[in-house]
Amino acid sequence: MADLIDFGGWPLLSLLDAPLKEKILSAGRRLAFADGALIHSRGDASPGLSLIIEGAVRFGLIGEAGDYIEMSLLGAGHCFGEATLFAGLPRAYDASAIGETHLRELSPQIVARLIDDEPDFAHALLRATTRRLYDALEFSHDLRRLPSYVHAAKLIASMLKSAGDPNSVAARQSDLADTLGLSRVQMGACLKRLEGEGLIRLGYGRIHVDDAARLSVWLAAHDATVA
Amino acid sequence: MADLIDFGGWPLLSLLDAPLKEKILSAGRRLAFADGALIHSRGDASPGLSLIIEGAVRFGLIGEAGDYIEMSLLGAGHCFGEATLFAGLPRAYDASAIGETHLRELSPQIVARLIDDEPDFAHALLRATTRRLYDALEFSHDLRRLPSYVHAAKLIASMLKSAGDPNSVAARQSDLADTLGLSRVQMGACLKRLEGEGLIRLGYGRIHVDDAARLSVWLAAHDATVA
DNA sequence: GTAAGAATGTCAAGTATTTTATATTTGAGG
DNA sequence: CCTCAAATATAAAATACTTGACATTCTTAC
Repeated sequence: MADLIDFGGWPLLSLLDAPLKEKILSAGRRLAFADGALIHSRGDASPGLSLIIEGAVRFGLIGEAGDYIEMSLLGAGHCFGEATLFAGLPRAYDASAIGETHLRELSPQIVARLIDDEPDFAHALLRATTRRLYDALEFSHDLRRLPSYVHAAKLIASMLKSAGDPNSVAARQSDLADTLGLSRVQMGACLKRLEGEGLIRLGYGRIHVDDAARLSVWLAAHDATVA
Repeated sequence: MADLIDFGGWPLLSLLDAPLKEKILSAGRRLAFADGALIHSRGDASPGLSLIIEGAVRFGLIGEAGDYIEMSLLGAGHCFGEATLFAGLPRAYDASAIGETHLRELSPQIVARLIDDEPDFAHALLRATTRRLYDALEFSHDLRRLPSYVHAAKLIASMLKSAGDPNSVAARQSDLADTLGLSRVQMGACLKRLEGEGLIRLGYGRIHVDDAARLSVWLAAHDATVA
């Protein structure tokens, strides 16, 4: 599953220069979670800005019927919890650790002081948040606009960009289905279709992309380039 | 249509105190657009932060087949164009004026200086952007999770909160359909169903909600509270 | 008041997607 | 190398949604 991590966006920590990054990290409270551990639940009210030092965090919600919808996956360098701070809203999603995960948590007071004292921090936060907003809007636009098999192709292309292996993506069909809000059956049908077009090859827990450039061209022809 | 404006979120200008607001507005270039005039198109690259002084702006995209998808409507006090500044991305949507619309446009240099000099401005921008991100994520979550008639009810409830009239919402069924990405026929069916449940009454270019509290209770029972 | 345009109501056919169920394939561990 | 659990493949019925067409109702302007 490591390949799903980080897809899209810019990690906050990568936007900070070394001294500032050091200052910010040292101001945070250390937290550690084991693989799969719950970090917070939807509705929790405790505010704070969390920075992912190591590992990754999965955000999603479990519906009444036990169905899971995944909203995003963030890897090392990313932050989360801005809404609890700046918008005063409760946690919107369940968050759980993927792999051994280490966080630094900044209190609202500390964040407020950092913003006042360090314009670069405010600027980096704005860049990260804005980029995420843009991605979220594009995602929901795609959700309505694109046929599901094109959307699936776009997801694969996007995961490929942040994958370790440049020629395949490690994900189960059910993971992809959760990410796009489709049923596993429908995702299977989409992937079969893409395989039929020669864009991908299906494996067990893995999608192979032999010719990433060809996939990009195909996506562009279907009005769905990957940012 | 005025009722659709502003629904959700916090206008940036409402988060600033008077002197700061004055300083920011005076730094901007004045722009005026007639009703329906195009402000920018998807793909435009010119960066700038726009503040809506008067009127409103509609964001959306026209598909190849001439179908319109509406992404959002922002009224006076809101800002847009953050992505062109902070994320360096091109305009994602077509924007056009609703009614006689006046803007102030801030250049990237001016915004950068304001962020450095005025922590309150950075803070307000973060609040507004974060809130918008939260709303966008919730919207796309709802899009996948909720049956369309519940989503329609949620939209109506949300519009009701920012409507002039506390007991009705001025919008055509086709506007609601565009907002939720449904066909007019399907939206009609959803509304009929809600009318059957006694939650709303249908009018000509208007939806009546006699008992807003009852609508809220019904929404909560369907796992869809309005923030 | 009436005509014209705008918005809604309704129907039918076609497509997309979900749900449920069962069968098959794959990889990992003993 | 064999078994078991996980993942994928496939099929059928049911539901949701779209498209296109046409009828009806409502509002506004004259």
